[in-house]
Amino acid sequence: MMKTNQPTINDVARLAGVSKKTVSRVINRSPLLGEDTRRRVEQVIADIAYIPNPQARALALGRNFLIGLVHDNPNAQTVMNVQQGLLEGLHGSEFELVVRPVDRASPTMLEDLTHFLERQRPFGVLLMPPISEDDRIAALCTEIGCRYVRMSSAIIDAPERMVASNDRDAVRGATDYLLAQGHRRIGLVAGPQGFRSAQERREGLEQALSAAGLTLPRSLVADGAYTFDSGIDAGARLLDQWPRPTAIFCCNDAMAAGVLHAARERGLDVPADLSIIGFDDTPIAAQIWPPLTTVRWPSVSMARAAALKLTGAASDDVTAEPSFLASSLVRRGSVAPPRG
Amino acid sequence: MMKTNQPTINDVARLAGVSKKTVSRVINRSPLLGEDTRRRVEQVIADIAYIPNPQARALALGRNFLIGLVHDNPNAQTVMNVQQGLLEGLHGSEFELVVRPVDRASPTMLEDLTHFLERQRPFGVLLMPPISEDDRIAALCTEIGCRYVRMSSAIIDAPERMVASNDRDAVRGATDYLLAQGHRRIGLVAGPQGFRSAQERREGLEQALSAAGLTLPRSLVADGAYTFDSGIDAGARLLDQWPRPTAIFCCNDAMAAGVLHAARERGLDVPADLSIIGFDDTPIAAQIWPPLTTVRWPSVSMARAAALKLTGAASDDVTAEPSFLASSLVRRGSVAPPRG
DNA sequence: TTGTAAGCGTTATCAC
DNA sequence: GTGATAACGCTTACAA
Repeated sequence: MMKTNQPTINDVARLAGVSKKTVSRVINRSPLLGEDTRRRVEQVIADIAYIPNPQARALALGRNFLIGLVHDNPNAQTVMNVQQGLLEGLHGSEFELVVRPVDRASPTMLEDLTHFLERQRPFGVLLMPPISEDDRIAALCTEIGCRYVRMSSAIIDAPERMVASNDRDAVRGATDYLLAQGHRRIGLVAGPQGFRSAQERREGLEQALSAAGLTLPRSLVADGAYTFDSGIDAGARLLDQWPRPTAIFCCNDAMAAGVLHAARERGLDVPADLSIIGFDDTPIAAQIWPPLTTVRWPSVSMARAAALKLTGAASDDVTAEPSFLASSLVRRGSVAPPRG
Repeated sequence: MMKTNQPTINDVARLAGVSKKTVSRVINRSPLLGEDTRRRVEQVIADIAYIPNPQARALALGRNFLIGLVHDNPNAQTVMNVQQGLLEGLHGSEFELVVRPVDRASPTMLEDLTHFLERQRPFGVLLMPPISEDDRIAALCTEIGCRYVRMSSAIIDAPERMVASNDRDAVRGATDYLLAQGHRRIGLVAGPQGFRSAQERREGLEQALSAAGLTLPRSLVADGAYTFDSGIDAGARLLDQWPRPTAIFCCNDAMAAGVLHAARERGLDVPADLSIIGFDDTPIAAQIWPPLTTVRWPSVSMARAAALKLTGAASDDVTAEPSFLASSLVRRGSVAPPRG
């Protein structure tokens, strides 16, 4: 903010021939106000293009209008989606979005975050997975007195502090789709230990298999790290055995792209020799060959819901709900019935 | 910011037995201060964990500590890189990053931006391409009195308001690489009209060809829109002619992925039948098959440099420079000598 | 329905 | 060197 000669509330008051407080009432839409007074003040505001100073408001109110996005997410598109959803939910309000990436691996992560929360004292923060699953961070927010909402693949906090997706159900549906195509040897590229999303997605697969009278043998599970490279490795492990799986569910798209890569290296045709399903519906899913069937994570709508909860713009009954949003299957070219 | 009982400057002053102003001097590292007074005050600050209130500071100083990132960039990874670079440049300072995506296509875009700048009055903003190339936006910032730095593929403003990359040189280098492999029929998937990056990259190609005594016939140029789909279309146009180009330079990776897709649809082997080079080095470049040779855009370091310029943290001679940062060729698997 | 006075937590001015 | 005192622009008592 450069030093400017912006009109202040005093200018408005003087020109309208009223007191500051009356102007303040107009700004804050106080109901007890004479209709003609209001109109006169509004006219002056429009005339001189008066804009209330957010800093002064923040000081007087003892709170600011900053919503923080705290994330440690390796997937750029997901972060952007969440930003977009947050901004949609914040649109028309006086809140601003400040972003704060943190490094989950850093020993000073909690310290850094504390520093941010204490200095800036944002009105509220949205915690993105995977760090949203770290209870220490939620505890830190509570201790500092900063409201928060956690985004996760399962309900891990009080409803008013949660927006959740139904990853387990979505993966169950995706697995049913594979089963309906005739697949029986279905492999899993799992997500990293400690990620709730990884756990939920795995359980979705296991539940669907179990409901079909099948099991998931250890040999058909390969651990991954949510990265492309780990997908290549996991794909190698699953595909270098006999009999091979005819289909593989991957806990995210990056790993699915890696499995696809591994399949191609082995001369396997996707989907004829191997069907693949990913999770996230990142841009890469539509841009690799064949285009990847995947589960779309409702990142934008989750973030939008979170914004409303954080700012209190949602009605109380909405706020009190956990905001369960549906992940859904996006069918593209990487799935076909198994050969023979 | 919840209503809290944070210690204030008054608490520090009282406990240290000095005036507020003295405490203020300690906080702001005023040089004219007794050594023992300073130490005593600092001790109290540490004891009661006092943190100055940014809102009050902002009000008193008549400026805030917000740096805005204004973008309309379709590429998530690039935006994240820029955010990262900005935050690196801002690290240790008292500045916060607020993000403001805008919709270039919206008729209210300028209005929306005006609203943001006037209400929030950020200390400075970084303008990302492509909207950084819109002179109306730069003019708007000037008019409102908000400092800005533009990121672009060429120098389009005063040095202190620019960080630029050398796209033209980089593409010239990439083209030389293709020429050295023996390619002579080199096609171009151009970027959209009006994008400076598209223009610079095209000129890089043309300059390199020209230096080799070659020209770029109209038939080997296909216009694209920086999207995957437009890359498929452009690839179709270039590949459905005879003789076909043996190599194609694409003005970004998304379009290169589209061309790769189009090549595969026609049964062409990349790189044996067709070499492809992209631009940006987005994650997809490394995750498609074959991995894409591409030019890396120095987004992180450009943004870092921009942060220093915006906050005045850079020394004056650095600030006065245009901050020309180098794009560089990343060699992967999508380029080989032409057949025969 | 409107106005007055007193803050909110910090910095700038100008004495001492 | 240090400290009263008055801003900064707004809101919340509390009156009127």
